[in-house]
Amino acid sequence: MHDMRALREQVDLLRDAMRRRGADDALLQLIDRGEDLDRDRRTLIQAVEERKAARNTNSQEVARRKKAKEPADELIASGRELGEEIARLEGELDAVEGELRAMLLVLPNVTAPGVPAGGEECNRVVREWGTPRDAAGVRPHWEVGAALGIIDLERAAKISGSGFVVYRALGARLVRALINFFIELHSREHGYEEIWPPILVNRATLTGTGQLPKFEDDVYSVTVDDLFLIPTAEVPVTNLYRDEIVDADMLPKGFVAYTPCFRREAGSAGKDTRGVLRTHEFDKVELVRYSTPEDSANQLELLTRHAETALERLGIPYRRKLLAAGDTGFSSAMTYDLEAWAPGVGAWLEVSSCSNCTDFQARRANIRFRAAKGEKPRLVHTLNGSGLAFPRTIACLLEHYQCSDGTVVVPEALRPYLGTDRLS
RNA sequence: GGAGAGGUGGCCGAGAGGCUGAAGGCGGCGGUUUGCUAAACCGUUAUACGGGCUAACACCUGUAUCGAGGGUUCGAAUCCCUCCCUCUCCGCCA
Repeated sequence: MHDMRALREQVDLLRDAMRRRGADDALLQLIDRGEDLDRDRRTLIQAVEERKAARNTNSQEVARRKKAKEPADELIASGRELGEEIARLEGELDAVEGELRAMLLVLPNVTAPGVPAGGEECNRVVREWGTPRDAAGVRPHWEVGAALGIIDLERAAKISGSGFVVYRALGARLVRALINFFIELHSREHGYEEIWPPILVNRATLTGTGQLPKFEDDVYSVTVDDLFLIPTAEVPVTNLYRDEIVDADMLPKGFVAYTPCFRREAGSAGKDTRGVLRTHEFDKVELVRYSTPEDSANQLELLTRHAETALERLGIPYRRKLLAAGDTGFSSAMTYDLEAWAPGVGAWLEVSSCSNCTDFQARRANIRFRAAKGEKPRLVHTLNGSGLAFPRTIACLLEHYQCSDGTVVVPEALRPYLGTDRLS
């Protein structure tokens, strides 16, 4: 969410930012409407407050006269009139503020300088690591997974439907190993505090990180209780300090959490349907950072390096992509995607998405810090990134480390957690 | 799920229609005293949104905020209703 003041002080900047994202006319018109609403809002506030001030002095005078046993009937009558007028004006103000807020809540974040304008085709590869394995003769992970008896998609479909996975035997143990490996890496080596959050969250929490109100169709909801299954641990973890003022000496602060993630994937039917590349439920270890505004650009580099380290330890070749404005997520000002090479699928798979959300989520969630005693609280900057998403990581492992006999070599780093050096 | 008790500033805690943004205490900050520390004493201590003045801050001013939302009233922390949360006991449950 943007500051209301942006509407009157930096409208052109806001419009330009929306254009860079490829926003449609409707969104730009919404901004025009916002300008009017902001003006109306301030006029109404003045009118309301003027009358409230009058009511307050009036009431005080009533109190004084009652004490002095003087008559106050005409003051009580004028107070009643003021009250009616206030109620009427407040009704108008509520309508204006409601519309303004609704408008601000659906406007995406402004992208950072250096983020290319345009859509997906303008994404830029900014870094590469490792040597992608030749695709020749490498079987896709769904075949290997089935052959090894570690991925069972048929039975998952029976239990839940398409887009679900059963991991079994060494596959199940692999998931457990990945949880431990990633969590240990980020907590012990990278200094993140380990968090085990709820995965069922309320409306305010999802609004804080930006999934609501705009993307309600994408999340699973438990309507009887108005709760939602999280699409990513970013949601509960970023909201840890919602409506709080954190200590400045706590910043920068990192949190790492493993959770399952749930996504309806409405609108992506038919995409990535094979294997485990796009499922309704998947596992992920997520990194979240709070930082000062001055430091957040550096913190994004740091966080991205932490995610990359996970891939490097696993020995999976990857590349880092700077996303163009049109491909950058709703809450993000700047995003790097990490794509790992899957020779069996013959594609680069997005295994991590690292974003600097600047003050966009912090304003929605009201997360602030006080730089020094006596200074005004300021909004923190929030960042998040996968470290890493499991299914695609597993796909890459099964394909990258595949041997001609159908077995899969376990990378060194995972062996202590898995207790074996080969999946067979 | 049932019965009860409660939610007040950074924290503890008073207040039970007007003089209460809110006593008192703790903590924090500034100062006096002091060789240093401690103690004592004095002062200060929120946030948001408007308006004025500013290059901007500061400052001045108004309004709001006592879990949330409604209602009663000239006037609500205080009375009424609904909801949320916490605690205790009972039931149920992994």
